[in-house]
Amino acid sequence: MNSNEIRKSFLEYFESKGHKIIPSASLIPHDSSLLFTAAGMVPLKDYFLGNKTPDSNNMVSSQKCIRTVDIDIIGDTDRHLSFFEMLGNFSVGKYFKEDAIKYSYEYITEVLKVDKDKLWFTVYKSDDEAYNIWKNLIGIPEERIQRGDEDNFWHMNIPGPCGPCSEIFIDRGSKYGDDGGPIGGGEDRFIEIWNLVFMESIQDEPFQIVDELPKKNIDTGMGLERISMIMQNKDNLFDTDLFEPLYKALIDRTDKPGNKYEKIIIDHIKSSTFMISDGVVPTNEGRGYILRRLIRRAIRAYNQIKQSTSSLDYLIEIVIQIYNDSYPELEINKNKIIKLFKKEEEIFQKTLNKGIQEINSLIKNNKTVTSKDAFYLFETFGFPFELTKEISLENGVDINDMEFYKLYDEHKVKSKSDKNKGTQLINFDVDLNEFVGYEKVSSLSKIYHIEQYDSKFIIFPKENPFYFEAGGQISDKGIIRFENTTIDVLDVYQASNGATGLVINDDKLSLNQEIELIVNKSFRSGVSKSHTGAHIVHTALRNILGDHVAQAGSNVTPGKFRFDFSHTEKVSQTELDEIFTLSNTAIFEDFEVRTDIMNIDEAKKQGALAFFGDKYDDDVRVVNIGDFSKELCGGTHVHNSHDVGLIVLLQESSIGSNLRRVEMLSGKLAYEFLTNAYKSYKSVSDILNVSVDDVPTKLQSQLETLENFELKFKKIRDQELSNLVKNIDKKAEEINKVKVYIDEVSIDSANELRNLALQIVNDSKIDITILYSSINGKNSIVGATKNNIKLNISSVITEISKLYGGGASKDENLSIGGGPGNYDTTKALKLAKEIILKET
RNA sequence: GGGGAUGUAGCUCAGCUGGAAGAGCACCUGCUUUGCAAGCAGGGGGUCGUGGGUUCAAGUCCCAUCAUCUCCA
Repeated sequence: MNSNEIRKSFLEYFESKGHKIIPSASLIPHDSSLLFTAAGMVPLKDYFLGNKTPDSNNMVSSQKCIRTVDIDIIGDTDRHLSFFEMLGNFSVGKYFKEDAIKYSYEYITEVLKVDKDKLWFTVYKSDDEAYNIWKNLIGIPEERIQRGDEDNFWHMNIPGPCGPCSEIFIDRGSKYGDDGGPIGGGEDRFIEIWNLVFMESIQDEPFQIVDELPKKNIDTGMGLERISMIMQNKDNLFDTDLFEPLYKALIDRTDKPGNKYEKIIIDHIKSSTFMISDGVVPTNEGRGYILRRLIRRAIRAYNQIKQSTSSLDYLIEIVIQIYNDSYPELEINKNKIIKLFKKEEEIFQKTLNKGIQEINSLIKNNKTVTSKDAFYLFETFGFPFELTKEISLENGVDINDMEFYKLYDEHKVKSKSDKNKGTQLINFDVDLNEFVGYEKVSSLSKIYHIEQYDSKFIIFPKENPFYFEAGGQISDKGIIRFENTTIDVLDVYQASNGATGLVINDDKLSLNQEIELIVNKSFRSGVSKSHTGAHIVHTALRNILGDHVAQAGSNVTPGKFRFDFSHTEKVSQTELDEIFTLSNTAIFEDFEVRTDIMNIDEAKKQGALAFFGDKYDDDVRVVNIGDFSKELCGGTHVHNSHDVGLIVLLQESSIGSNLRRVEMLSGKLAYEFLTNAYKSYKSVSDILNVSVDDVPTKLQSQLETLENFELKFKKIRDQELSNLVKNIDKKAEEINKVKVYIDEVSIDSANELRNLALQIVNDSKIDITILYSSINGKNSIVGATKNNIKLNISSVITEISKLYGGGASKDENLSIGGGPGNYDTTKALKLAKEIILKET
């Protein structure tokens, strides 16, 4: 059976058992605590936790997954992959252990037709129920059912649902290892193919069961790659039809096959292809950084087995072919994938070149490379440690791995951010209140909860109109009014369950008191203008630059907002012009801004943009700006695009590789900015005495005129100086048979003074000259000699400069010096003459 | 969010303890020569990322800022 057939048969088998087939979700989960979708149940987590209700309680899927924890050992084993597909059947509170076990056994033995005698099973040590189902209901001989410990108990590392699990293994025979079953036998011999999780309990910490779940769930997972390996009778995952075409194409082009490297390459290229297709862009942080590491690790591995630095993009095409049936989005995104991948190859090549240069200079200068150097190369230039080690060894230097990893760990500790310092996450036990800020900016409400916090208080009103900072939009400002008193709201706080409280510095408020909550209207309207503006700019960016533009963050304040997004290069001036013309055109179109509440799947179907990484509920708020923009958003907005007023771009900049930032103004601030800019411009036109439109040409011609004058002036000055030089011979005096000219002159700059001295010794018969000039009230002294004069002029000038408390340059034929102090010039020059008399 | 590094001619880069801005390649002109990165001679090309500061003097030291690379969270 090929893998496509297996996938299809799995989905169809469970569909026939009343399961709804759900499509594979994106690799980018909605759950912000996870980097990637790493199991079939990740997209269904909220159903299992009881937060959401699924359309159908029984579901089946083939879910694409990325697992990055053991990225470094991929290639060393036959079992680890960074990308895989998880076949799984799920039940939210419908069927439990018995059916789950029956289905799995029936599917394996009757659909896949695996030999019954090769199957082994494990259950959790105390799970007699599962044990008995296998033994009595299915009829598995006792010797092939084993009881396991922690490996047979599924949980997350946080409080929540948990439960025992039962695993199904296949015995591949004695050539793969020792007998004895999955627990105790050879790891490569007994291959785990399916894990059935029976979610039945609640834990408060790992393995500490505190309660039973109200509804019991089934969550199972069978790796498509593994079952394909079994069904296709292959030794390892990389020989299955999911890898084989890649392997073949790669081998055709390599110089020295090395097995490990080929596994790394085909695995990483595959995961990179899927990641980019789902919207990840190689960057320096988060998901993008994982992607970057995968791509770079693949390139490194490729370099190990191929001399040239040709591109690996041909493998991407093969990945797309292999998965075209199940994942048609790959073909649609093909150009984007190849473009981003090749760009990353290019950047990495530069990184490698730079690193090789650095390491060569280290070897040349220090004759050695220390672990500290290796870490420096890694941390500063991104140069791979193994490569440093390799090159050093070629030069007879070994590097201490332990020391390197010690430095690495120190660096990790140092980099631990303290971003939670500002907003301490103390949680209060408080009931949820209602946010009414979308409809109104003030409300009359009772206080139902008060908390003391530091020296301040947090009050929780039943109806709260204050927006809490989220989605880049900052918290509202405003006041609370009661009994003729008003107090300021200092900050807005949100408890973990979403209850919103207001921070105040006043102890006069009490429980159940009725207060008037008033949001600062102009603050709120300023923020709303910016937020709607941000949506408009987001759409404009995507329209002009392309669909790869994805929001990476934003900051929305009254009149001022910024928007971070993924993009591979600097946005050109022309593109910026187009983006902001489009944005402002959208404003002037008078688009109605409408918010709809709808199911998240429906929103996605309508093509609403979502900011991945944010948490979304089942029902989401979709903000529409006419037909121009449709985006998931919890923020506050204006009612019509024209309310934004105007959007002005302040600047576009980089905030890391493949990440750009635009900063903008909206509404009143945009108006003020342009007005001020125009004022300045108008004043320039007044000064130039031309109309505003003529300023550039006039200014250009003025500058040209100025340049001409400067040239002319310089010519005249040069003429003057050379005239001076021509007549200077007469003024020179002869000391010990050399012609010397010492004088105080009036010169504007040190540069000119130096040139004059040079002209004197080059163009006249004078052998030695020393010139003093006060430049902007500061003492400058220059000395110059003809090349054949033995006198070291530098020592003379140094001596003289010392009188002024300064020093001079070291060149023997030309020295410039000076000093800050006061000294009689005549005396100083006289001394210079005396030194020359002595030295020549 | 935190750390490290880089920015000098069209390109790749050197420039030490502050003291006359350099090399190779590319370009232009002339000669020589027509066998593979041709040679020789000459020449043009620089806001030393930007803005401040320290200094008699800053590519060099200090501060800020922009851009780019990179490691970690």
